[in-house]
Amino acid sequence: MDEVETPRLTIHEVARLAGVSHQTVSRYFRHNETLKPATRAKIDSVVQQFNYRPNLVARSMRTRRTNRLAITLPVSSYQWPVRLLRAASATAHEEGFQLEVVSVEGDPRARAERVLELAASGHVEGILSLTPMEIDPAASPVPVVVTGDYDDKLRGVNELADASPVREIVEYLASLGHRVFFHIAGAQSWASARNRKLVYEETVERLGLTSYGVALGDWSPQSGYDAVRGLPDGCGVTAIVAGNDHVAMGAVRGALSRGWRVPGDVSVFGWDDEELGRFATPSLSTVAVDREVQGREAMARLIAAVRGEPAPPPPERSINRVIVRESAGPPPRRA
Amino acid sequence: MDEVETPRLTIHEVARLAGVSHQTVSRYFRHNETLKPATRAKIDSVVQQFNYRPNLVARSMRTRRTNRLAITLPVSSYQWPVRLLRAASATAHEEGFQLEVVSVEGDPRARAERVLELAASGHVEGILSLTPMEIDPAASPVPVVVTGDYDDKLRGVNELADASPVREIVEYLASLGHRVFFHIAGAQSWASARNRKLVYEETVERLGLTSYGVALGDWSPQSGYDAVRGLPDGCGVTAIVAGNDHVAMGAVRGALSRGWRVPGDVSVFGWDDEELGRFATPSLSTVAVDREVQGREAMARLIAAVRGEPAPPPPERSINRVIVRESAGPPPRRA
DNA sequence: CTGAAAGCGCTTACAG
DNA sequence: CTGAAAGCGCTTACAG
Repeated sequence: MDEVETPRLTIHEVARLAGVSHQTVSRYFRHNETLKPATRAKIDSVVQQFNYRPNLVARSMRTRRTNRLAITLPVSSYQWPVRLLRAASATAHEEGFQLEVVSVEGDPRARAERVLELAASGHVEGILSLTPMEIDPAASPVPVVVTGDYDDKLRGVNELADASPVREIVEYLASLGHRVFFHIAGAQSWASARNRKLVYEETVERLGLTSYGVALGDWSPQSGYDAVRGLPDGCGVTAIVAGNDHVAMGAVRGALSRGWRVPGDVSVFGWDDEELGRFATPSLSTVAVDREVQGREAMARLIAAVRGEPAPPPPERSINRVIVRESAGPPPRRA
Repeated sequence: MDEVETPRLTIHEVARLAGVSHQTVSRYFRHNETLKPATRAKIDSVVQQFNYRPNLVARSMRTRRTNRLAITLPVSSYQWPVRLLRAASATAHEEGFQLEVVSVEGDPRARAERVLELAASGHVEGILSLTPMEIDPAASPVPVVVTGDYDDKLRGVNELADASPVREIVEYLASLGHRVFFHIAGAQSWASARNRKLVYEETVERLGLTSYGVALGDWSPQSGYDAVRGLPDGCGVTAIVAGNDHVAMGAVRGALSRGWRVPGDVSVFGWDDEELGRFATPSLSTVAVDREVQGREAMARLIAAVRGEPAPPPPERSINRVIVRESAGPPPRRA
């Protein structure tokens, strides 16, 4: 490879080459409009020729500002929340921040340590953590907002709100005549998975329905497939609530592989409104989560905290919407 | 919120509190083993109490090293290459680097400008760009490796290698008896999409087959669905080569919606071996790309460049593997 | 409109 | 084994 790297000029060298002082070059890069056109032109020429760009690390060393935020994710996450990231990223940019995505690994303790290190590093002015983790915000020199999985402030008020579509799903299926249910849960390290399981169990109980049980999966299609393949013949299950669309897809496949029609013999619900699920056959019934709103809202909260402003009000309406598609229908005449 | 942020101590203050010099604290954090246990204990206590962690920006200001690499992606990318990111991230960590993911937006010029700014920022020691973009590596003060979409060094030698499975797919379908083909391409701003289209056209021509044409899509299921819905009745197409699994999923759905059986009437191939495609019905025939190898290899190249070492040899065997599943079969007796 | 001085929080030789 | 001095590349008052 032609690894010809440009020698990195300093602001002093640029100033010397342009015949001005280094402060003037500094002003040039901070878009200070008070430069004389002639001065600007001289600097322009040197900058073009040497491809000079200011060292942002040095700048932030001095200004104590970086204009950078970080969003942390578990690298092991089954799937990265692309839509949320995109919305968060857009919001950050609109507010004048660069956003970097940092994956954090290990157990909750190690993850918290890594986040604290990042917080103290001076690289970023705030952190939005999508990682399930216990962190003492007071231990961090910059604001840390934890979202996605659980939120320390919404806890109690809204903790189960995220899972409330499960209630809606079970009620809907019951209204179609389903009586025996089955839940294939996501990884239990996620509060969202635990909450869905909890609400599932509560609702089944409250409505006097039967639950054939809960399979503890890992968010993967394989876990859905295996769970359904593992059901005994004649178990009577006609309604399956899967942790997400991946699990649901596997569950549908598992059912079909046993000769069960979907939704003729068994109905399946997923979660996330994955695009592929919409085009699958049968198309997946699911829960659409407005990741756009979720990402924007979380990032807006972080930015408010960074600026020392009060937190913006949370979105007034639920970001979840149950969508019924082909994979759900009435149970067979006699189970 | 209890936005109680720890006041950020400096190394001097920690030193004073611990009753040592700041250099000693510096050594403590650089794991210098020559500290007396008693000294270490004193520092330990202060660090614990105040949650002090060194300012990495100041450190790298001085050392001119950050131990950080960046990977840049187009935020508009239809889907983030999660598996590749994960492999690249793992490789970086193993080699002692932190990895940050930065999304870059805008047209190719703006993207190149953004990457150059990042390269000059002092924040990172090297950049792996997954963004299609024209950049002069010589204009960057740190190594920039462009991969995924095209690679400046492999161009000519391997540029079309990535698309060679298309040849294999067309040949396979032809061997089953297919004669009339259709290609639904991905977004043409991607070299991979252009290459697949090119190889498709070449192979169809070379084998004396018929192409009903190429639909230019955007990598989305909807584009696959629309393309198939747009085919006239009696067009005779029995074999569809889709740009990726998303497109293929939409194409299958479009075909089924017209009453065409898959694969009875029409066979469909995708690309990427998406997990959901494996569990779809019919399961998708596809191309498995070893993103693990791709991500590790690209990151290893970047790290070698950062260290001024020679580039590691590329993987000796193809990272692509054609997988035949239910969505592909012989054409109907008479088209 | 532009220049000389101080300092952001560290690490690196160099002494002791 | 530990301390005083210099400096990484910028920006921020403060003069002129």
